[in-house]
Amino acid sequence: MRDGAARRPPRGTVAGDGRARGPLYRQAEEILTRRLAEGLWRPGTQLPTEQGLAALLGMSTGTVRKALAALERRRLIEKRQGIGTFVAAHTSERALFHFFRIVDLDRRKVAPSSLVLDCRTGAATTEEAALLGLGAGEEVHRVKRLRTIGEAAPILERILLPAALFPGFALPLLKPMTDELYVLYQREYGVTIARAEEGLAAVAAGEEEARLLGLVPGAPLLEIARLARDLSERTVELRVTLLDTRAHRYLAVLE
Amino acid sequence: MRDGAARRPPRGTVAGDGRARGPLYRQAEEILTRRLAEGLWRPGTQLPTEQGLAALLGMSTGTVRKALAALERRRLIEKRQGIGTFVAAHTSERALFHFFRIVDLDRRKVAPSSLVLDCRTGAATTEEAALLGLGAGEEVHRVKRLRTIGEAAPILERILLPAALFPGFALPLLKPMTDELYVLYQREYGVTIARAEEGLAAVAAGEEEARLLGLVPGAPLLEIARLARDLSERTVELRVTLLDTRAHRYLAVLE
DNA sequence: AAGTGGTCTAGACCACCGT
DNA sequence: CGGTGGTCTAGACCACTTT
Repeated sequence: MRDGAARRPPRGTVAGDGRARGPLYRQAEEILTRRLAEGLWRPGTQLPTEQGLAALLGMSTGTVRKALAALERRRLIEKRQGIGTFVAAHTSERALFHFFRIVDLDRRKVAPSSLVLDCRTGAATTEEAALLGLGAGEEVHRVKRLRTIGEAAPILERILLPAALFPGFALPLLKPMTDELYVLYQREYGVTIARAEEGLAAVAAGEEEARLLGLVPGAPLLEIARLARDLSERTVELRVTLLDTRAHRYLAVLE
Repeated sequence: MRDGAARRPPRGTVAGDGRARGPLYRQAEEILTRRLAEGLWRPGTQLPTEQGLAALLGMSTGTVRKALAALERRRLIEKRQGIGTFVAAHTSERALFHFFRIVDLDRRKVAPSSLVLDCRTGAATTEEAALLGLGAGEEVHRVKRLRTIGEAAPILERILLPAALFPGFALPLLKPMTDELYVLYQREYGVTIARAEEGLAAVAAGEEEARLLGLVPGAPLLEIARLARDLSERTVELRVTLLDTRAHRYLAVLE
């Protein structure tokens, strides 16, 4: 075949991006990620075709495809054969599938409902501010909710959000909460949760927790402390989940 | 360019494999996985070059590369630029990195040591046999060990193995246990752990557990119930880990 | 210098989807 | 039917490692 490489810049550069480094397909991935993070392409909208992106970025379709495959693995885009490539939008199903790991004793998926107990705004503690990358005393929203699975109410959650990123976040917004929170974050505030880290521990139930979850104080509970990050790797949510593991498990897959 | 497709079989077939289905690169992945599972290529040995595999399988190098990339993501092979492609061998580092998720309170990795308390062989219970895919009453090895991290001994493990797959597995073999168990499984028995599933719960410490872990009976412990599978997706190990979470956490990454 | 995997290209045809 | 992504090929050159 004809030599394509001879007409390329020597290495590590691409049109319009002086600070590019590494393989071309990774540069493409970074450029596209940045555009998604900046919201230039909104969730649910269609991207240019692979041919179009190749022309736009000045590279071959094969290279663009490699970048798109990486973005698809990170669940930032979705390809639909015969139709096109779309910016991934959080749906309740997706949020539950990727960010909800609680199952029943047979390790089958369960679908929770939500009951908001409280929602108020106040100053972050020093530790909270540090975790969220906020200045001292900046405001945060605090949500407390109970989650039910069938007849049981085995999950108690406390959620912390930087108020600056979620203006106007309040109880009325949560009342008709038919969707998952992450769907709400994206639709109402343009915040896309892309990754999360969870630290798990066993704790003894306190007075209030025992009352809400219907067990005796001191009973063992699974505590799940989550840091959730957006497309730009900013920590945008802290969440502590308490799970009564009499009838449920937290499922992790190692591969 | 020249038309390569016209000389290929119409669809879904490849030389020497009548039951092939789906894309060619996936057939290649399956064929290679099968050969690895059968032990035709031993861990640590070098595979044929990409050109060689392409000739062997009757497809282009691009297609072979796609299959190899998938195998590399599954950590079954390792590519080394300028040298070749090798069958992945479990090392202690790999085993700890992929199958050990316990960290300290700052979510930093820790390296555990091991103290075997007991190792004996006996009949499996009905439930154990079902999980391991064994017949009623088949024999299993049972190992109990304490794992230490620095001065602390926060981990108590009970491990169950089908005796048929691990003949001669006994205490003397474990005494000089400098390597991780999964390294031993692979080196001594040709069993490669490829995937695992863990169900987590909070439980109250029993008498013996409390004594071994140095806490009071009834204290909350994190219970991690693991099913480990080999390359052929057979369940080859059951493991229940009890973790004292006063100074450690189980870390999970969601992405 | 020789050989390996890593990157990138160009272009064919297939499978799927909407009109 | 026309357009999209999905698959597959052939081959060039680059970067790395060993001889």
